[in-house]
Amino acid sequence: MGEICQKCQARNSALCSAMTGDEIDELFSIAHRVKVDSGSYLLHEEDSARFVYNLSSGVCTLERLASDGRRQIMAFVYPGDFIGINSGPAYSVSARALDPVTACRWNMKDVAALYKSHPVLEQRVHEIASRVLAATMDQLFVLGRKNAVEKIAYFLLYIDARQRQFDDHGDSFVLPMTRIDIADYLGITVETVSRAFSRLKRRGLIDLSQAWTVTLKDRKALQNIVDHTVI
Amino acid sequence: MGEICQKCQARNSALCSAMTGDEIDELFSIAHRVKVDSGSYLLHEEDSARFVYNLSSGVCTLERLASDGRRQIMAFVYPGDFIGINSGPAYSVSARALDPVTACRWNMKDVAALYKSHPVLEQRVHEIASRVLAATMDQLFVLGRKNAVEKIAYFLLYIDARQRQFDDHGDSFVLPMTRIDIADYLGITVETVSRAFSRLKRRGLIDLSQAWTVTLKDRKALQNIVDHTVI
DNA sequence: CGTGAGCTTGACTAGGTTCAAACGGGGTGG
DNA sequence: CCACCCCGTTTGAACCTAGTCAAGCTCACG
Repeated sequence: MGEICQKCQARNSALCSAMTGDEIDELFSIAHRVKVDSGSYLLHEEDSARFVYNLSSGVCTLERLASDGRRQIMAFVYPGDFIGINSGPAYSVSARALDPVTACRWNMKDVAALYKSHPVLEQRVHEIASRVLAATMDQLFVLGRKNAVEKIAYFLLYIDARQRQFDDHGDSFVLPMTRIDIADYLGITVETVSRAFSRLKRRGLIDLSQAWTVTLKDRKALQNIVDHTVI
Repeated sequence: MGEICQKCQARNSALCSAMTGDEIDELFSIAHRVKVDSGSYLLHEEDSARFVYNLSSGVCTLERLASDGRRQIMAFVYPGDFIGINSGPAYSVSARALDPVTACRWNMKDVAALYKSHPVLEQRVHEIASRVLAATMDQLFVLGRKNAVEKIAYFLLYIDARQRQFDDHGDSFVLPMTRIDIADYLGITVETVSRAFSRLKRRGLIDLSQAWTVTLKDRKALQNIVDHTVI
């Protein structure tokens, strides 16, 4: 197996883990490696959806921007996640890098061609798609029916779980996104995000040594806020 | 082709339209027909996801209910739409009938078995899944970043488009859902829904002869409300 | 050591929720 | 056949959460 894949943070992703060493090589041989600077776009929502990406390192947002400047972040994309598994001619969401990002890019056609020889591949891609759908529905519930503090509690536990896949930080982790990103993910404003953080801090559920370094001091209480309505 | 399929409202759905007459017969032969009364559940979120449904007639909601009673409707399901294309062991959303509903039910395993002989089928199922994802992301934007009137305008144009598939009502159509359902779909309260309807009525963009009969009097203005922010 | 971007906090405002009452139309029973 | 009731809807008034605007703070960087 090529060394690059061996060391890739996405090696254990839903897709790549489905493949043996030889198969990975085949997959890699038709991949283009791409790099994107922090703040730049991997792809734009209006681009024709010819490529699929698998993030190797860094973090992205999937977001949509309205003509009046209102923005909604649909998801935070971590290594191993896919971008561009889409219906329709265009992507419908843009992917913006929060970090310097590296990714594998495939021509959708080439991947579809591989489906025939490797049916697992197709299965996995669609398992991934339906997991994305489930996560999006979770978020829908949160946006529609939860208040600011509940939204932040949900967000913190979500990010904690995501980042735990890559490093087993104890209870502390570093947020790769700004307060504006968090606000645009949860459908609130920066100020409200900040106030909700402060309330959780005052109540002793979290700690913020720096603005972007979070310590979860009481996971159970946070989980209760998300589940029930103990405001 | 069996007469039932021939007359089915879902005959031209993304799935069934992919099949020739003989193939439809094969699909139908392994289907169970189910009927559900208005207000009853086709399936519950915690059920193990063994079955897939294709709605033949009637309208359903896909919804999630929190322990404290807060509810979020994820989608309105019309004839031809699928229910239960899911990852994970459970459905994760419940399906509730707004009308008397009839549907075709398949064992997920049986459908998966058909994939081998009919690869189109698998493709179609996943096209459908990714279209659902796109619609869910639209809704996410609306919930996160739009105000009450914009939400209602979006909702009306969405329902108008959906129902136009089945009958070419001119500018008038009948809502199959209550105000509460609309509220739980848009993440607002019944009263706010009602007030938003009234504002649109006063501004001459819609008419409500009965509470559930809507006439779109100015589609362009409604579309503007959804796109830009002409509040 | 100064600067600026991002974050926090405060004061005020506005849009949506809550609680309560009135309305309306369909269905039931006298 | 009419009166009544009930459920869903509409409207009103008070309240409250989150948004807006503005100032001050923090910390990384030049």
